[in-house]
This record gives sequence, C-alpha cells and structure tokens, in this order.
Amino acid sequence: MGFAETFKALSDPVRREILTLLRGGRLSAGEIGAHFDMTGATISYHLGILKRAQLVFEAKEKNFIYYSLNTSVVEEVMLWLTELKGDGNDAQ
Amino acid sequence: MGFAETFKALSDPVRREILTLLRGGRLSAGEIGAHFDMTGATISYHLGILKRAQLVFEAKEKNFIYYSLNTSVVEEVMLWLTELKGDGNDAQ
DNA sequence: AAGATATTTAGAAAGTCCTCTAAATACAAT
DNA sequence: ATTGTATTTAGAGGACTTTCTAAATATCTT
Repeated sequence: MGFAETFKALSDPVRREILTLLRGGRLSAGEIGAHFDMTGATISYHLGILKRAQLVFEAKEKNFIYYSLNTSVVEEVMLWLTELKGDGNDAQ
Repeated sequence: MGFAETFKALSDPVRREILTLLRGGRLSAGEIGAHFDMTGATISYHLGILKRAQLVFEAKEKNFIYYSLNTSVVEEVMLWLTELKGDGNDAQ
C-alpha cells in the first residue's frame, strides 16, 4: 500500500481540500479546479498524486474525468494510527 | 495545530519507525539512533521534525534527552480522517 | 579544570516537490 | 474535417527534504 505515499499525499493543503470537496460526491477535474486559484495543470498534478496514493478513484465519461473519494486507504491509515496510539489490543 | 506539518512528519519511514519504537516507552536519542544505520545528526534532524509536529515529547535528564510519544495529535489526525471518510455524523 | 559522552546545529550536496507556461491528447459538436 | 472544450504531459524554476561531515553545546566523571 505505501504509507509514505499516502501521508505525503495528505501533507499538502490543496490535496486535503480536494478530498474534502469530494466528500460531497464526485467532481470532474474542471469542477475541482474551479475551487482553486491555480492552473488546470497544477490541479491535474495534485489529482495524479491522490490517484497514485489510491485516495481517489477516476472515471472517464465523455470528455470529462470524474474523481471520487476512495475511503479504503483512509481506513488503513486510521488502523495504523490506532495501533500507534495504543488501543489496548497490543497490535504491532 | 497544522495538519501539513503532521502528515509531512508521518510521511517519512524513519520517523514512522521512531514513533513505533516509542510505543514501547521513552527512549533517549542515542537509543533511538542505535536502531538505524544513520548518523546521530540525521536522527536528531528527524527527532526535531517529530517534536515540531508535536508527535513526541522531549525530556532532558542528566546528559540524555528522552523522547516519548504524544498521542494527542494522533487523535486529532484520526478525527480529521474519520470526518473525511464520512462517519454519518455530517461533521465538516 | 580536562577529558569523555550525548546530542544538536551549521553548511553543503543530491534529490524531490509545487507551480507555471506551452504543447499534446482525447473527445464532442458543428 | 475543423474547431472547441477538458484534461494531461513535458520541461523549467525555485523551494524544500534528507543525508552527510565537521563543529558547537551541554553535562558528567575524574
């Protein structure tokens, strides 16, 4: 899975905001870009990082690309953090 | 608090391993360093990043510096992730 | 006080990250 | 087929990261 990739993806404020936007449902790259004062190329760069970290799904439709949240990796990160803080289950 | 700082701190494998080591209780900088094939200066650099992210506490004693886990920031990160994945409580 | 031990700080090198502009690709509509 | 719209890819610039060696600081022991 790659925690390095995941935490690095989550470390950027733009990418965290993209994920928050996607809580409301899937959005096209252009719709996501409209929320930021950045070029589409930069947004595409961030989406690529989120996709590689498997934090988002991508679905092509017509000439749009829709992005949506993938929460399964979020669950894995939460498990790691739970183990770190010591949940009383002695997990390593 | 600064999620950027926190996630960035968690994105490095050495720093994640340091945190995992500290699950077993507090350790001095030297004891931590003994687990890695790196100079003490490099370990000190990583400890500084963990400290600035408030993921560890520091306590000076004699001429040792002991580090221990601070789980409160871990809790905050988990809260953010819980909200992201949608816990049914409509939190933003 | 002098020397030894523990740790940090400073500075440099190599690599990675974020942003931009310009160009490329892909599909849609006329 | 041409033009337009949506998005990505390529390449460059500046900033940040990780590691090292060497030097500095702080504390302990003799």
